[in-house]
Amino acid sequence: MSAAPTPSDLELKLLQALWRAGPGTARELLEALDDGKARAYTTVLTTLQIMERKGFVSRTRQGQSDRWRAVLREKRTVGGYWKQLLSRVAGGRPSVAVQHLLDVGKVDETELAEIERVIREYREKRQ
Amino acid sequence: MSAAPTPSDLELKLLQALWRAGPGTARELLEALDDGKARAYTTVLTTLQIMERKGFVSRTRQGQSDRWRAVLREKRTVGGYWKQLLSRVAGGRPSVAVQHLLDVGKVDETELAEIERVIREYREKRQ
DNA sequence: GTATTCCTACTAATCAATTAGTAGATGAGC
DNA sequence: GCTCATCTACTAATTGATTAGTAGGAATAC
Repeated sequence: MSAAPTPSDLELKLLQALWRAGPGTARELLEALDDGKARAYTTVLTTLQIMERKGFVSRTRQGQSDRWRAVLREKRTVGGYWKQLLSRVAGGRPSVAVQHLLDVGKVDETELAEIERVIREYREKRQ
Repeated sequence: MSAAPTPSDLELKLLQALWRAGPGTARELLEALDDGKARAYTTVLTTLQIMERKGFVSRTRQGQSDRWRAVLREKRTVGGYWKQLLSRVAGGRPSVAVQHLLDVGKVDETELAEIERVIREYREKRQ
């Protein structure tokens, strides 16, 4: 099994918009980008075309414009980033990663309890 | 406070070598790169010079060659990557990040227990 | 039906990262 | 001193990501 692709910044944003709202046109995607950065319509379109070459998205003609849809699955793609960072800076050890995650910012009790719940659930499901 | 820089791939590898073994020459760093990729001596040297411009490393003359030393601190730098990924794909929520971390590979009981320990310790220290 | 609008394809500029070659200085061996 | 090895500075090619302009076709407005 080959490693999950780790799309670039803008590519990820476009994929996230597609995962969230489903297939959409280039114009809809441009409007869905809410990072406060102004971009030309053609910037999005060109990026989508490049992503198509990479097999990240596909399109079907719908009326006068193309409707784009994610080919990459969210879980696997997102997992690829975590896997990459795990191996790069945590020696592949999730516990080291968690330590880092706690180090980078305040984590409230609700989040802590939720993490513990996630752990317990994983442990049970694994049996 | 400005965001922690997130050095590129090769830059991170060089920094990690410096963090691990302390200051070193370009040649030592080239030899320390153990990712199985062949690189020319000048590739490492040029990269170090670029990193110097960015303020990531500094150097002092030692005999006939320069001895390079990390300026970036490990904890802060590594934290920058986790922070970035947290906000990109976990909505800034550590518990979501942990769920992802568990999803990407088998995690044994030792690691699970260690994660729980890390959580408890964080909770106590925070009081 | 003509002007306007919107879409795609194509082209290309810019920037960062990575790569490495070449020239010239410096030091070591003998 | 001369030669060889090593080091730095400088230059530059390549690649990927991002950006957007322009041309031309298709649909819409009226």
